[in-house]
Amino acid sequence: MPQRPAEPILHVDMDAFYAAVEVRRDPALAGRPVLVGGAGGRGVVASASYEARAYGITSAMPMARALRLCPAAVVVSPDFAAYTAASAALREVLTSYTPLVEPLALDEAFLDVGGSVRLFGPPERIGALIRGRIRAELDLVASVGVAPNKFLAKLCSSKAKPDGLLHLPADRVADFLAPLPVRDLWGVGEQTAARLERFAVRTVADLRAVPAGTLVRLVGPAAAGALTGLARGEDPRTVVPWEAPKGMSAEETFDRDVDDPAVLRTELLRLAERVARRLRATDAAARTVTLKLRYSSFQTITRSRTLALPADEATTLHAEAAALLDALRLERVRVRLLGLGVTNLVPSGAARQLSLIADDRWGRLERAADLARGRFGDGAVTRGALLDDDGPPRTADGGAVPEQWRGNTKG
DNA sequence: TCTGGGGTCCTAGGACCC
DNA sequence: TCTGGGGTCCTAGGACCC
Repeated sequence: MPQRPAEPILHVDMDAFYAAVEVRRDPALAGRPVLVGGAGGRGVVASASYEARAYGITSAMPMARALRLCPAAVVVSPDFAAYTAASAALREVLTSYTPLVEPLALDEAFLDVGGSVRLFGPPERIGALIRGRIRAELDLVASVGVAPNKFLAKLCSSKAKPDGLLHLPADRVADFLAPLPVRDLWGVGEQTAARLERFAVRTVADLRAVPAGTLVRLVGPAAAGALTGLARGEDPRTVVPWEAPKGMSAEETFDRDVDDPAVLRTELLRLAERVARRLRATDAAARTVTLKLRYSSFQTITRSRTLALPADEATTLHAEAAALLDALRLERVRVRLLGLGVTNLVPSGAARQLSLIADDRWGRLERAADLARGRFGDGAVTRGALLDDDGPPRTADGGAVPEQWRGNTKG
């Protein structure tokens, strides 16, 4: 048995993933600046091809600004079904080398290949094999980091981009990290970097010299502990293939701010439907419901309530969120974003067995609607209150009665 | 340059219990 | 009558990640 390699962790990260999937679909886009994102007035860039990045465009940049930087860019609306399919194909490739694959997002994953070297060779060779297969079988490009732990592997893949592989041997970790900006450390974002900058802490070497007590005062105990380890290249996190989600949410930024409480209430029902369907699809139920609002000022608030019994029906989620909304007593306040989230998730099978979920008619009704949508498509069942056309109560009163459910003709 | 949507984790205060 | 400390849960907000 070969011993476990010193650098068993791989981070595989697709290059410009959404944009690359769009180029693959439409080869006429090849070589052009491509932006994937919301084309509406309030959209941001979700993914930019490297041709677009040459103009200074980065992801999360407002689309309007990106187009000022590069007016010739092609803007494509996101197609998450296509990205999810490509992600599944990626997963197939990765799991053929080890079952220890931990997806971080649709386009990136950690692998622990410590047990795979006898079959496939050393980790850097596995990284090269993976890159080759992604190019050959998916017609996409990935960069790979190979390192002793997750943090370093991810750092290496980012330094290898685009279309590269970087292997960091354990004995070169300290020298590799020392000159890097603190912003390269996992968990150091804009705010933390600015705070450290005020103490002239700019590089990892600078950070190593900060006394422990000072660091705790600057960033809090948890972050201080993590940063101290990361600055030395230490990261105790293991590769975990699957973990149950801890929360779910749906939110919407309106094209124009909304100040009509009735409209907000109706939108809340739409969001509750989305969240409840996902809960049931994953056999989960939630105890805590969180309402989120962002005002025109961009100030963002949340209000939450924890239920005695877990719920997985839109009717319950909506009732709770609407009560939280009512309690805000908004009077002609302009709302930019509305969101509904759930946390405190429990497996609904176990909960139902313990009668922790009331098996009421709403739950039965919504699960029946799930079945109908499964057989006849998403449009098969829609709430009366959410119909745009003839539907009666486009009112907001989600206290809908069962008769308000109606099949439409699309099924 | 007016800033998406989906997540995770941490902090801090108060309630409550032992 | 006044005073403890620890643990857990809830709520609100914020930083950070892709």
